[in-house]
Amino acid sequence: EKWRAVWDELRPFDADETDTTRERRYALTMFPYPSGDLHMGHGEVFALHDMLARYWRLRGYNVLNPIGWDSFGLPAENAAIKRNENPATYTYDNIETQAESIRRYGLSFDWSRRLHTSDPQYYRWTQWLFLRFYEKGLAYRKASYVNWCPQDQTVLANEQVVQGQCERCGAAVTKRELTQWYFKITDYAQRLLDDMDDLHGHWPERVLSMQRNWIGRSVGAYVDFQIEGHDEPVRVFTTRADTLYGATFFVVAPDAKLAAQLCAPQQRAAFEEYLAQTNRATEIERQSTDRAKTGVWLGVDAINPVNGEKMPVWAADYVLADYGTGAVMAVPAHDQRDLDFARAFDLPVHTVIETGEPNPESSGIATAGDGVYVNSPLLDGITTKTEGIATIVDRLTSNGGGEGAVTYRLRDWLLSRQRYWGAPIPILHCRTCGEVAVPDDQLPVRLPDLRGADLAPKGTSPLAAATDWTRATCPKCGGEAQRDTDTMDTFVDSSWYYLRYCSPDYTDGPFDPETVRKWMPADQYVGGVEHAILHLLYSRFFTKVLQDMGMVDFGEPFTALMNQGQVINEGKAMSKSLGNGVDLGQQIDEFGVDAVRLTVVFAGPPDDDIDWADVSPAGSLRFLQRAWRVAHEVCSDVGVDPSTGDVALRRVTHRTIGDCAGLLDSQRFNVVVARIMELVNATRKTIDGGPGAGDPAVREAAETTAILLSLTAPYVAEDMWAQLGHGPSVSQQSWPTVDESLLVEESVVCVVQVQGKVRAKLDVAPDSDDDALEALALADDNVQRFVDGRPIRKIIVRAPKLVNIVV
RNA sequence: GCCGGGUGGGCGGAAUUGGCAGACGCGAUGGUCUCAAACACCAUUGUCCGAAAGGAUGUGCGGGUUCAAGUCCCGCACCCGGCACCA
Repeated sequence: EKWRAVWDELRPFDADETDTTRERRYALTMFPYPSGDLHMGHGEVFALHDMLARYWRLRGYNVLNPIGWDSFGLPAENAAIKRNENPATYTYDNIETQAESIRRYGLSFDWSRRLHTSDPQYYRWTQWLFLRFYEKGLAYRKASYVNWCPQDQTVLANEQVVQGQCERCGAAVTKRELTQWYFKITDYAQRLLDDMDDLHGHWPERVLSMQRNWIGRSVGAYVDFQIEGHDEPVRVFTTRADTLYGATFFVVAPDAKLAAQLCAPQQRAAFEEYLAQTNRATEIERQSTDRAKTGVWLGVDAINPVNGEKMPVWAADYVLADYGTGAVMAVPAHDQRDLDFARAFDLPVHTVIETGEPNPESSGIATAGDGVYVNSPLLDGITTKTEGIATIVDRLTSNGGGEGAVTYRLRDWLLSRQRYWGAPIPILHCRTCGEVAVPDDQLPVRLPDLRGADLAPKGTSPLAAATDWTRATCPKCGGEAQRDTDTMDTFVDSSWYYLRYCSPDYTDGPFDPETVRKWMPADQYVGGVEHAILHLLYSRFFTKVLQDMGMVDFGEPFTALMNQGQVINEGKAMSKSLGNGVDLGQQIDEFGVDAVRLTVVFAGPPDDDIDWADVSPAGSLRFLQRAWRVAHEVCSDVGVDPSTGDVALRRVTHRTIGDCAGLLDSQRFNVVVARIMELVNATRKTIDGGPGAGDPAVREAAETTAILLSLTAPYVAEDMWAQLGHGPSVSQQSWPTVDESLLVEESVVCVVQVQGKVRAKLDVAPDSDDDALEALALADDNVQRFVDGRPIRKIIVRAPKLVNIVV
């Protein structure tokens, strides 16, 4: 405990804003959400992150390693309703608890930059950024279908829908049309995709793959269809324009505006009923892929542009309103979904590609591969999809019936929440002027003080109930206006916090461009893979928008990303219902901070899950005690010349230093710990087995151990450092210098193989030449035994490590 | 279905460019200490044969390249993760 006071006094971990000589590094870890105290997951991510930050500091970098809290959000609101208080009470109490735990955990954060997204001086700038997006047309309001919980009477964010159910009450979620705020992230879909090239090799492949899937780029074509009785053609998106001759019907999403427009009067009633049925359908039902096809005929026909055939127009919920154009041409022979639908409603199936597989109409299996086009006059003689598609698209483009197109699965970011505990959207609704932005000099739009039952969900935002608060004056006309009562998704807060860390007290903007230029982009971001899509994609989007506004001069916020694994127990995620939870605080009480930190780092590669049943904090503690004892046994004087010490141990020490540097650079922290253990074992042997505790090499090894251990076991490391006669703090030391001459071995083991099997091991000089090794190998008894007089065909020598004799 | 990652002792995991598979640790077994237990320390620990020396075998399965393959190539199986009625 005394070391905490020392660290607070010396502040060895604050970034130096004035220093211009040292290279800068920005070590960033995902800031915690303040629900309760820290858990094992925090224990892991912080231990890994801190190891890197401390390593960089030892290597002489000027390191920025900030901490803050993502302190807006739903749990605080729920707790406040239950306890009849304001969410701020719960939030800031938890932050204090977590801050205390983080200090106890010995993490090397720069506390002077601490921020909370729920502070008005922070969310003022979240609102300011929203307004800049709004000015650029990147924040807009539209009506659309959103997740709706019929039980709680509230809108749910996608992330609050768990397997089609409301995460709070478990009710089946349905869709409802509402007017909501969106960020136009779809404008950036292609750039978000393209710029991933720069992240390749620095971000986990898994995350890049998830983002790629989520963005969901699809290359195809738009094709225009004339519909009977309608002047305007209707456009569909398809990736298989080459199958156009096989299109036999036409399908629109029932919840797309288009469906209602196309519907003929005599089918109106049937359609209305089907639409109602679709909207009642829950997410679980709609998402199930093996569900029977449903739909209703709209009473009109579309005309196939290439062969003039009539295609009946249907509404069916297997077509999605918000992807492509909300309408498709159905080619049952070559698309499984269309075939399922055709078979359910007895619609014609026209095969236009002979692939050699069974006829789809009779087999029920659509064919999707290459083949010979039939009944497709424009595609005669073509045998590949690629060529077929190109030919049709060319044709459509030249006669104005369509064009090549790219669509994305990515949707615009629905950012408004009908919630209290978030940043209010700084917009006014004026009776005469309409939507009006709150002027910058009136920011922040502060939250009114609501508590308890005022916050309970009632279908609209709790802010709407605060009538004094909603009443405002229109800055344009001076008339009466209403405040927008929605708050922003907390992912908006966390999309720019890493920029604020560079200048947390800046008052002229969200961040000081000068400091951002110095520190950003972050060199290493560490956090959970659960944020692979939302947070990381949103942050990348924000950065690109700010780049376009000229506020930052880079397009990617995080140069490198590391995802730590999960901490699980007995093969399963920890949960209250399983009763298999492991409490971080209890583990620390039992084994100490250092042993717990060492355990999570040593357990395996950072991105692997840690099963707490498989690891041994007791073993870690044992090792730390062994290391500590070594320091206590050292009896040579401080500053003694190590070059007079035992050479064998010195070799181990210097090889360890060299290897650990490389291992830390490639973030192989578990191997670093293994190497430190080997060093301690070697030191122990030197003390017990000859040279003794007074040997200068033992002191050198012990001091090296203390410095290396400071990366992950700061308390023991400080103890050892003090015991070895040095003043605090070991964390202010620099990385030990490797004596290269000690890395040269005086003898190496040469493996001798006969037919690729090891038959002898020889101690040889490292500079032995091929001929000498060959002669030595052949002279070996065991080698001779296995050669057994047979003629030698070939001898491969890789001096000085290997000889292989082929007979 | 598409995309990404994986498969190695009883367990977690090490193995530059292809060159001694199993570093380091956990657990287990035996021993020292103790009246005893726990702790600590020492030794052994992939499997099979052997008293031992030593030998055989071994990195999911089947092939291939090579003097030499956990590593490279082809095919397959299984596991984990993501997306998914996305046209």
